[in-house]
Amino acid sequence: MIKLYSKYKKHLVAVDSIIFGYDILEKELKLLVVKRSFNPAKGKWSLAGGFVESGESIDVAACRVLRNLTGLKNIYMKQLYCYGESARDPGARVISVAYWALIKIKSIDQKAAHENRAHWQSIKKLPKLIFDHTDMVERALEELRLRVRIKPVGFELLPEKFTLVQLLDLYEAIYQKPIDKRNFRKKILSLNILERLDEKEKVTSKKGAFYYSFNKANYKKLSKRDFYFNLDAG
Amino acid sequence: MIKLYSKYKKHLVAVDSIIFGYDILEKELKLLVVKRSFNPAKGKWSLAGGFVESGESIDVAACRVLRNLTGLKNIYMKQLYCYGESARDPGARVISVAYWALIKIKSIDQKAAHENRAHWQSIKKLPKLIFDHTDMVERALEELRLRVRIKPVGFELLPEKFTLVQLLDLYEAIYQKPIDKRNFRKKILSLNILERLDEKEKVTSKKGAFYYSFNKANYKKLSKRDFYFNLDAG
DNA sequence: CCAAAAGTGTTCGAATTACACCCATGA
DNA sequence: TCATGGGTGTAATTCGAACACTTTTGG
Repeated sequence: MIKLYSKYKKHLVAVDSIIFGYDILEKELKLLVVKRSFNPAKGKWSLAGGFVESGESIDVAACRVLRNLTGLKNIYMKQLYCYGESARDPGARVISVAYWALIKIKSIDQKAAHENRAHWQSIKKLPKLIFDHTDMVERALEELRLRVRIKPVGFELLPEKFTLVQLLDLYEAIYQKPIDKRNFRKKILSLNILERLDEKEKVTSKKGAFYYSFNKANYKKLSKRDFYFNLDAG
Repeated sequence: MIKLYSKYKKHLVAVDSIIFGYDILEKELKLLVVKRSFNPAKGKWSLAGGFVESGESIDVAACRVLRNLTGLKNIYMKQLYCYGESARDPGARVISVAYWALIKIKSIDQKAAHENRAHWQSIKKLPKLIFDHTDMVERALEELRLRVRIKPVGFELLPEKFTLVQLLDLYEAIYQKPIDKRNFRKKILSLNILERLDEKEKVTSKKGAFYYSFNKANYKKLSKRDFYFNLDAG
């Protein structure tokens, strides 16, 4: 058994994660990037990454890397793409599987993040990233924009309770363009997946805006029928 | 330089390809599968696959595997997903990057295919495939259905000249459901990416049906403007 | 009382759906 | 002449896009 496939070459396999967060005050989509602590490209900005260990599934590796950096588990995380150009990493031939994740900025473990030299950067002014990491971010952004339109994943970036204005701002930050307020509210409310709470957010306005929460149970029930989430926002 | 990353474990990396073809007479979408000639699972049905060699990019590896099996190059081929469960292959820990390809059945090199024990199977009655290959096919089918709706890739499965009836039949075979003939013709013709030839296909009917060809140049020109291919067929 | 943000409906045009008959021709 | 498959148009409905004023309340 151990001789099977023995004539074939093995490769280093890494995972790299595009970790999105949303700053609710600045109304900006952010990316978690780290300063590399080792060569090659030591001191340069890169995505959160790590190597896949023996006997470790790639999904688990990606979760491990995310957890080490942020202290978080059970996070919305999907595989994005496998990058396998032979010279993509100047240090060695490394095949990298990219993942993208959506997290709530406030929930991360500040200490772990700081120790790993992780920083949030606005996607509007990203620094240059090493290797093909900028390509990865672009692909992840496309995927996010596609995904957020057809699946209720935007909520992963917001607190448990949020106002419709905050949700709208999030979509505008993701698409980088203005969205009609009335049409947006009409659409999202008609889906019957939001629950209005008896509580208002009163910091940003005197009138106050109702908090809502995502009704995951109802979404699951609805999506078993012929219901489809579709937020054509602009 | 050669010592970088030296403490990390390496892995076997394979590529597996979901190769779709379309049988214009049977009006069926087909999958190219091969009988394994080596252990484990020798003699079982599997996807076309192979290992990534040193210094070979994964895209190149996938093309190589496809070329060896079918004699074809410059084929529509996209990465699908990277499968990295640690025990997915009982022979050894192998990480597999799946690709999906669209080819014209008639264009393949019969001799090469035969030597590699490759066979076309209707997607309506696929045999059991090894490992996680059935998952790969299902994912590829979803991707194909999504893709064929928003990009003009269906033509990759048809001969250079085809009738609108054949194109409709193809879409029905992909979606496995009937599509309204008039609406389909109206929609596809309104896109202005088909060119009607002065020639008819007269085998399947006495009246004959006009041949069309995909006008790739015009499609490229149009897609640079605000034009989007969208064939909401069903 | 007023500034500032939240909340609310309607109209118009475009796109999608449903649907049934005539045409051309070779046998 | 007739059986077979190719080709055509219109009406009804739905969906998305555009658009401006009223409400609430803390300072």
